This record gives sequence, structure tokens and C-alpha cells, in this order.
Amino acid sequence: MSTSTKDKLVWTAAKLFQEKGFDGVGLNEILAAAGLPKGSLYHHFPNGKKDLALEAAALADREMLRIINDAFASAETYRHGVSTLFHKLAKLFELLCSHTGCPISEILFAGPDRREFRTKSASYFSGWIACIAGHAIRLGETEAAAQQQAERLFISLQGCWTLARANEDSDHLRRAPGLLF
Amino acid sequence: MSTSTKDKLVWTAAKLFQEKGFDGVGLNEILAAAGLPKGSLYHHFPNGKKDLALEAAALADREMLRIINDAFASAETYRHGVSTLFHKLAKLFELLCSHTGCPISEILFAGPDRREFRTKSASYFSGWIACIAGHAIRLGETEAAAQQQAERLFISLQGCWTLARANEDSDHLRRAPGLLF
DNA sequence: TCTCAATTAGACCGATCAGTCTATTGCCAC
DNA sequence: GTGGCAATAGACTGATCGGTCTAATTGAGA
Repeated sequence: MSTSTKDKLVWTAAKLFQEKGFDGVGLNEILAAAGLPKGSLYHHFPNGKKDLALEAAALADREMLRIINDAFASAETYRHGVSTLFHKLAKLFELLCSHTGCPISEILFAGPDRREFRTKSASYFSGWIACIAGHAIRLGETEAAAQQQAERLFISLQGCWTLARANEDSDHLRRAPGLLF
Repeated sequence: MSTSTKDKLVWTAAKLFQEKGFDGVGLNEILAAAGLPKGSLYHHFPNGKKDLALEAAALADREMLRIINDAFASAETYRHGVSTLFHKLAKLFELLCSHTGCPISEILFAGPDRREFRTKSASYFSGWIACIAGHAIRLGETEAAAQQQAERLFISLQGCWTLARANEDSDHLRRAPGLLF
């Protein structure tokens, strides 16, 4: 089925890009991993690698928003939500073999049209921060405090993920809430 | 002179790697930017791109330690040192055209020998944290507090740099001290 | 059952990749 | 001067890159 093929392509690409970066993965490698021929790729993505990368980044963005919402959905306080979020991310990090990077950075900080890609990354990131801030407000924070808390959370997330990646140790993510409060 | 050629190669490589990542820069691009032929590269770095990347990372590490030490050398309190450090980094970020990444991550999270490279990045990072912690202790913090403060600082540095890069805005680095205290 | 478009399949292309190899140059010791 | 070595210079190689193109296959509607 058409959707299935396209989806497999995007998921495989997202995984590999996240691991090795946009420039670190070749199309042949992605196609081999997905078990698909080159024709399928250029049928579903006429602009080739660039389109595939943008779709993979969009997928990663949706996944991250889903994880954030999941973490805060069942939380009774903001702090509780933060703690759940980092534990979910630590598990995800382990699942991805403990040495992958932030999907958005890995895909969108490189690429052929650097400025266009980077602009998109900025809007994804601010979407995450807005999403977190929304939960903070819902859980009783003032609007100003929520915005600052959300930015702090995002920054810790990026920083801890970097440290976790370098050390191949998800505990850096699990300890993150302790640094925030 | 020999040293000059080798240095030019490493500096040029460090700059380009930092901008586009290990896999995003070709040797020809580096050589063209440095105005040197391929023979020189393989004379000074028999193992080619890998050696060049390792030297560039080592250079970036030394530079970062120098900046950290500079920032804290003239500081009377830890907080003062942190503030100076982030302002220095913001200036550096602007100097590098406001869209480069952490040199260590960009070079060492990719590359052909991923595990070897990542291990080295972990040791560089912990060197930075140890350096910061040393200054914190010198400026009156207890040993345990210093270690935690240093880790927090490093994490904020990575996170804020990522945000600054996405938005091409060095202010995210300047505002970092406000998030820490 | 036949038709036709959507999709899959993969051979093929020029460009570029990292890396090799053979000259040539510059410089210091003698 | 001249012999010898370090360094510079760049043509060249096979592999792989992203991308194109033409068939073969599939499957839904007539």
C-alpha cells in the first residue's frame, strides 16, 4: 500500500538521520535499510533527499509533541510532568541505542539549504517550548513564569541529551529534573 | 614555514567542520579555503580527514578551555565568572556568523569511527566541566556544589547554543546566566 | 478481461568523495 | 655548487554520492 511504503521510508530516514546526521547518511543506505528501490523514493519525494529530510523532521516534531503531551497529560503538578517527560526521553534515548542526537538538529542544522532548514528548526523548537508552557499554565504557573520555565526545560533537554550522547548514558537525562528545581 | 601550513589547515578545518559538521565538509573545500594542495594535507596528516578532524577538535578544546579560564580569571565571584563566560561565548558565536555549532559535537559526533570519536568528546566535555568546577571551588563553593554547578553550566551552555543557532540570535547565550541563578 | 494510471524496480549518469602517486620546489648541510 | 630531505603541487583513481530514466508490475474501475 502506498502510505505504508512512504511511511517506511520516512521512519527509516528519520532514524538514520538522527543517528548520523543529514550529511552522514546516503540515500542508498536509507533505501537498503527500508528494503525499497530508488524509484519509490523519487516517486513519493520528487525533490529527493531534501523532501525526505523535511518529512523526517516533521515526523520527529510530531513525535516529540506527542511525548510532551503524554508526559504532562497525567501530571498533577508541573514538576511531576517534567520528571515524567525526562524519564520518557531517557527510555527513548536507550531505545535508539544511546548515541543518537536531537532529530531536529541532526537533520535541519545541516542540509543543502542551510538557512531555510534552520528557520524551520527554530519554529519546531519554539513549538515545543510553547507546548510545554501551555502545560505549565494549565498546571497553575503564571504566564511569565511558564514561558521561562519552558525555555529552561528545553535548554536542559538539549544540554542533557548532548551529555548523554557523549557518554552513552541515559542517566544524564534522568538527572535533569534535579538540576531544574 | 611548516608549522604555519599545518596550523592554517587545522584552523580552516575547525572552522568549516564547526559550521557544517564532519560529513558536511569535503577535503577539497577545506583545501580550497586554506589555499593549499592535497599533497600538503596528506604530508602533515597521513591518515587524512580523520587525523585532521581530531586535530581540529583538539584545537577547539584548547580554545574553549582558554575562554573559560579567561572568563573566570578576572572574576571575583562564581556568578560573575559565569556571566563573563556567556558574554564571551555570545561574542564568539557572532564572530562565527551566528550559525555554527559546538565544535566538539559537530566534529566528534559524526566521523568514521563513531565510538572512538564520541569517547573523545566525552573526555573533552568532562574536562570543561572539571575546569569550571575548579574555578567554582577557588571562588568559594564547596566541592559538591561546584561539581553540580559546573554540570548545570555546561548543560545550559549546550542548550542555549542550540537555541541561539536555530534562531541565529546570540541573545540566547547572553540570557543564560539569568536561567542559572 | 482489458485498460490505464500508480507504483515498484533498478540500471545508469555526471559529479564529487577520500585517498594515492609522481613530480617539482625550496632550503639547509656540506 | 650540490646532495638530500621536507614540503608543495596537483593529476589521477575507484567508490559512492544524489538524481534521472525506462521498464516491469500491480491493482482498481470499466
